[in-house]
Amino acid sequence: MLGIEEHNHPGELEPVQRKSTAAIVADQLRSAIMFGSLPPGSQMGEAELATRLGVSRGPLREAMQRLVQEGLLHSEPHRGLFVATLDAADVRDLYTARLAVERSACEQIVRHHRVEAVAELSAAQARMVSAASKGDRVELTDADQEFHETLVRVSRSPRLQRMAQTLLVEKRMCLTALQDKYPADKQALVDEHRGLVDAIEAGDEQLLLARLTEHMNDALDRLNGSLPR
Amino acid sequence: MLGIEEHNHPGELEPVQRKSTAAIVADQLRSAIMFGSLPPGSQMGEAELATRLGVSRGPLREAMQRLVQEGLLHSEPHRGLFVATLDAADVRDLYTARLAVERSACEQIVRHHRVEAVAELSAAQARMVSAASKGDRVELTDADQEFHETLVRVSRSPRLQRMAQTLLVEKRMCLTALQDKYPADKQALVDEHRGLVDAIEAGDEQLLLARLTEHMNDALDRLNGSLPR
DNA sequence: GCGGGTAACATTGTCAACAATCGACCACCC
DNA sequence: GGGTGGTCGATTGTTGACAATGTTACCCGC
Repeated sequence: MLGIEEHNHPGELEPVQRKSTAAIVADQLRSAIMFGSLPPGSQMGEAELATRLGVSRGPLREAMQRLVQEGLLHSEPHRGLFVATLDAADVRDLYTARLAVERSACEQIVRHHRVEAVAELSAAQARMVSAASKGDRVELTDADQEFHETLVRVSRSPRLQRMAQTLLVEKRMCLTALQDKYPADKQALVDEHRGLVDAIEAGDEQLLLARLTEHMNDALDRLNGSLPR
Repeated sequence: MLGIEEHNHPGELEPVQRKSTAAIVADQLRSAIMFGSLPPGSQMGEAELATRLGVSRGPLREAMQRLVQEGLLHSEPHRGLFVATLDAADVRDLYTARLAVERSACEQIVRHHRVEAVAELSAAQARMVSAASKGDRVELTDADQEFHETLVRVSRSPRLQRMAQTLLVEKRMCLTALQDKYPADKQALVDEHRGLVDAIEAGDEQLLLARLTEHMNDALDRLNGSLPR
């Protein structure tokens, strides 16, 4: 769900994936921030959080340092840690950064992983169609997120993947905060993703990059329409 | 030096930048990794490191979690933390990621911050010229790094900046590991950077992106020439 | 009302001890 | 003899309590 787990064939036995508690706690906090359980700007009392998560302060602090590094929390020494707040400038920045990463991922895909990408992305896109037809907004957002996670994953670039994960969490956080006002022309959203898959399948790099840029601009406009300024 | 500090005009008084000890320790470790004091693959005994840095294990562990998140360390639970090792695939990946980030930074610069960028980048480029004429390889590498830090900084994108910082540390780590074998056609290196500044000054986005891509490819070739495979 | 001082509060940093896990080494049994 | 299983030492992971430090809010004199 969070993009780190691999897609394993069942039955294959691989080295069991063991995470440190700090990593688990970090994942939990990321989810909580993503889905708004920890609203932007809110302070994280570490004593309270520690008891609520059932761990002691040590691992919790380690986890929070990770999120600080990711930019999801910001620390004011001797005052506390706060969930990052996104203003309009941040949202713009977020989308230029996303464009930078996903554009590069697209190039890698078209050049080296086309067939695999089409297969996996089509599946994700199908989920979007199904969610849109059901009118389930949350599932549509999930599928959207999964689509972009997949896009970066099949580029087979660990660094792009790492960078994208943070950006997608921020994007989701943003969407969660605005989910009421988010108008969401569902059909347009689905179509845009379909267009991306088609361009990959056609192997047309220029078209793909143009559509991706367009997609990001549209998404940014949709968000900005909901923002105060 | 490490890219987070702002370039403040002297006399401007801003909120003092106070760092938590974890942040300081993280910076120290980053430098140590960058310059090879902690060679790739080496294990970090936390007891020893803690005493050597004069802090207790708590903040040290927090700092190391940050570096894990950055990908500079990788953790094997109950076994220890190890400095990441870069193979040929990693170096390739590193440069595609750098290209993604710096390309985007260049676009922002040409569109919004041209004059400022030319001023700051020219200064950095001048340092490269001076270092090259002196034949000082370390200073040349420093100036090179500063150039690219500046490039991303003047793009005024916090996220691009954050992503670039990690990538530049890895690049520097890579250069340090190979510094003996690195042939380094100094003149070509200097010329390429000059070409970037010129393209920015001319406002020619196409030319700039082409030159940046070329620059990355050249750098990658220089590195790959030194690598076993 | 305003500035300075003070005291309570919260958070951070530190420490020492305990539990869990791993790698190595060695005795043991088939 | 080769493999099995167990013990030992070392290191990591975790915990709770304590000290240090900065911040906030309040009170007082002017």
